[in-house]
Amino acid sequence: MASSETPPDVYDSLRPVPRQRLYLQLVEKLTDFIEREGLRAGQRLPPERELAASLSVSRASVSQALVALEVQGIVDVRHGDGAVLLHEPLGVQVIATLRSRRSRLPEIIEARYALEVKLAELAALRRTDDDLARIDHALALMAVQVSAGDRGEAGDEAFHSAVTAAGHSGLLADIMGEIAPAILETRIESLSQPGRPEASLDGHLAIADAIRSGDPVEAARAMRVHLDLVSDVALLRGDQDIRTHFDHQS
Amino acid sequence: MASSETPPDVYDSLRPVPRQRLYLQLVEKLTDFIEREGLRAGQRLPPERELAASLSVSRASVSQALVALEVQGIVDVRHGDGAVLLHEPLGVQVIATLRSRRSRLPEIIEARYALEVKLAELAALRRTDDDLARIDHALALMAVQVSAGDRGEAGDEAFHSAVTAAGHSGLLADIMGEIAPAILETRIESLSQPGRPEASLDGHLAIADAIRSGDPVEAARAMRVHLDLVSDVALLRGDQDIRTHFDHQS
DNA sequence: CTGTCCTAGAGGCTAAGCCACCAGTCCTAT
DNA sequence: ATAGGACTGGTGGCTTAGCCTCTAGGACAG
Repeated sequence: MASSETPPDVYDSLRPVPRQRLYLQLVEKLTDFIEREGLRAGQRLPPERELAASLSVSRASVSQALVALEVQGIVDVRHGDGAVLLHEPLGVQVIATLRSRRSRLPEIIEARYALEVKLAELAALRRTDDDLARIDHALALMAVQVSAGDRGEAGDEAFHSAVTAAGHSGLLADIMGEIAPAILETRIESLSQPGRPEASLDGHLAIADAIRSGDPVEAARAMRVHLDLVSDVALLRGDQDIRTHFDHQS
Repeated sequence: MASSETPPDVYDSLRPVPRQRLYLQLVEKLTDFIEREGLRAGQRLPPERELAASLSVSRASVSQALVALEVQGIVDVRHGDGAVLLHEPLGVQVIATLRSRRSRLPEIIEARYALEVKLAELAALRRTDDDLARIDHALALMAVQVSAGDRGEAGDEAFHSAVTAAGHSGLLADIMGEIAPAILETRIESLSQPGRPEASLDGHLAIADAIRSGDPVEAARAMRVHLDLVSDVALLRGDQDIRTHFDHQS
């Protein structure tokens, strides 16, 4: 296929990103335009046809961009009338939001911080011997997998699930269950990095120790440290969102 | 069909739906489909062409719907690969679960700790001027209500909602939205206690200050303190569960 | 002044087509 | 055998062309 040979453009390797979707570029241009023109809420954007012509893209693409802005609540597109600005988009904010939403991984990490740190606390306070047994079992499982060269995501999942159960909070557990499938994706990605399964296992041990000794503060701290590991991965392949973890427990 | 002929209804100014945009209908059908088929994160939606055919719409419309889903972080559309589900749209099933748990006040408090503390952190890091304006507006609203002898739950709700928005985490916001009805109950109960609205307002001011000055650690601490207020109430009338807050930030 | 009608121009949506990309396969050269 | 490159089928990305529907506002009648 003609693709593999270097295209007309000589050094187009300057394109690190697989090229952003057109509608996202257009969203950016539109928000720029709004700012540049100083448009306020209630004012109208130029007609689609006009935008398409001046940006040299098809109407369909402009329309997609408007859908994106509409979903974000920035404009209201009115049939037969035009696209009315609802809120000023606050500059780079919008496009940053859109970009970070394209991959929700950063948000998933944030949710894990919120939920699992709390669950670790609760687990330290409430774990029964039975809970501890489940946690230990998960640790053993992952240890076996890791020493066998496996990524050990099954053990990883079992561990987090055991901690969640040990927290004895039905509501939090339900919420965790809801985002669990999404977490799985980050899990696999994280554990695919060299040396990561071992590091993750260490983190688990620290968390388990804290839970065993009934120390909620330490359990929360250990969980944060553990999640920092995961978030690094996610941010690696995801887009550069604002760092979600900072100097915890200063 | 005879669709557009507006029926006998005289006061059609009530017309909330000037007929929904096609892509919105498709978004609905797609989320239904996801739920019905029990699709989990990582799985793929049918190809655009197939969807277009089976829904009897053009590919362009399907594409718009996918843009909407992508902007919302539900799906990741990968060129040459397909549309991959990132996380299930929080479904009705969860809502049902939550509803049945409505009276589990201690659990609701725990969930609020988990979510809102993190959201306060994020808000301190990410708040825009617009976010701050919303927060201040909520503060003002509650101040007025309280000084008028009202419990001020509307202002309270507005405040927490503004903080949630300022966190700029769609997923966490979604989860908050899910448990919001349950929270309302605790809110009213808490604010019904003498002197409580004033104390709550003070808490809000502290949180707002931290968010304004961009101090995530302080924002989290202030939020914890504030929630401690609420949890006292809940524990009063609920079962005396283990204290969920302890020596934070040791 | 008031109400009706008309129409320009805006978005909504479709159809058909070509291009770019990904992953698996098969085939070749080492 | 096996590593590496080309092929291929399927998927999304985007365009062009065109017709339909809706809204707002002006012209015109009453």
